[in-house]
Amino acid sequence: MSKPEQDQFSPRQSAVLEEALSLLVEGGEKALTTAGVARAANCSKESLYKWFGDRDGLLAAMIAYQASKVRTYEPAGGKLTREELRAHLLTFVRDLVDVLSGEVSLALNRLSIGQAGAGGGKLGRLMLERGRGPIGKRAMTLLDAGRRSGLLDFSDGGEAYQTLYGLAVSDLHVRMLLGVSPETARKEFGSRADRAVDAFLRLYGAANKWEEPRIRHA
Amino acid sequence: MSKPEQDQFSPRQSAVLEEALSLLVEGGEKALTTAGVARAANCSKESLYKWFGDRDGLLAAMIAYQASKVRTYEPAGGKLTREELRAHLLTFVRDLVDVLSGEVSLALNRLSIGQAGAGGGKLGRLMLERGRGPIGKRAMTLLDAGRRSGLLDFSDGGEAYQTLYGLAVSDLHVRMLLGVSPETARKEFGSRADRAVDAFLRLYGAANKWEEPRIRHA
DNA sequence: CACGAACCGTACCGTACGGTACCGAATGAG
DNA sequence: CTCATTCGGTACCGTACGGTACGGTTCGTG
Repeated sequence: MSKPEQDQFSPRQSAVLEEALSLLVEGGEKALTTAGVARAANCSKESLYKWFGDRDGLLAAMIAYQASKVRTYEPAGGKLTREELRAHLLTFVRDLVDVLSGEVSLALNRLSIGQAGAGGGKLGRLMLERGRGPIGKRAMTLLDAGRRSGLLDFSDGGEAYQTLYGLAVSDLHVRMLLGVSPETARKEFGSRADRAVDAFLRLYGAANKWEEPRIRHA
Repeated sequence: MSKPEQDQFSPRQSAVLEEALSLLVEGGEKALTTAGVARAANCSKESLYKWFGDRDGLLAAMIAYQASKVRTYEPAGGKLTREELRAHLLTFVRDLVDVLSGEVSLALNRLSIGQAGAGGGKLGRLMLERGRGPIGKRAMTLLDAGRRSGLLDFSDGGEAYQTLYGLAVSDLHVRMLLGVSPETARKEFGSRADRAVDAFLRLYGAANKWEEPRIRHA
């Protein structure tokens, strides 16, 4: 392989990264000092620098490590019934919400966003391709399956996905990033998952499959 | 007044805050040092501490100052026609997008989010109530006007607003915060404003006013 | 047992930043 | 003219953190 560098982290390194993540979750970026990580993980700073190069390398490794944990999980490839599609959409939305409201995800996003303004932006790009990529891909395959089954009607899959995402998440992600308590947010989310799927199907459901035909006004 | 503290900043202080903002926009939080602000604004650090207390006070003042610039702009209170409502919704969405994609807004959100993880979270709360509050209020009055005019049908205004927001913004705000180039984002936004308003009216337009009745499925 | 590699713990260094103190210049009042 | 207040410029201090070097220990290998 041309890039075997991050195929996997050694068990020891994974443990260190895990400790670094939990340190980041409680205390934010300012609490994530190299000395603190070394102390919490019972390793030496020298090893940290040997393994990850420098502090930014450690941060990048944390993101890569966390991203490596997401299960990509391909939904069945066959035809879907209406109820199956609806159920799959609902679980997708719920999973999405669970991920976004997770403490580790929030902390990592805060970290990447916090230093995105500077010249770097390296972490932000990592976050975008490693984090958003897979989950978006999973949604796209689901939407495609719905279309192939004649249940959904859209021309641009990305557009449909964006709509679903917006309906499901709205501004809650940013609000959580700004500090809204996760319980408040999660409660708000819970009541919205059903409405989001419902609205999405009203917007993109194939005619005569979900309701009477809709007329696109000029 | 019980809180005349931030009724206004003196012209000198406003100039300093302006300079601090532009310093934050280029270079991120790490570039926003007290010495840097003092140098850029041709004032002394001592004056900074006299006016704003400490560094956090300066950051909070920057947010308050920027928030004080938003025009709240009340839309007419009379009956609305369909076209007027549609136009108002469209301009609202466009304004919202302009605000969110503005460099200053992005930098300030990055700043607040970046230090939201730590114990503080003070800036995040400030951002939420000073930034999101007014714009949401404006949308709510517009939606209420639409309902009073018999053009919109919803029971929970907040829910409707969240839907509109999600349709308009989706995940683009977070992606911009993570570093997606503003031009890319703005282009994506432009094509979505119309679709968002369209979809919103399909979802919340009063029956027989925009299209044939919709059936809410179980 | 002997040797070497990996690694932990710690001590150390340079720097950069938040915050404070001091001094001189300008401005306005009497 | 003189005094007082305000503010800019600079020098200074303490601290905290990133990064490096070194001694001691464990563990695997021949």
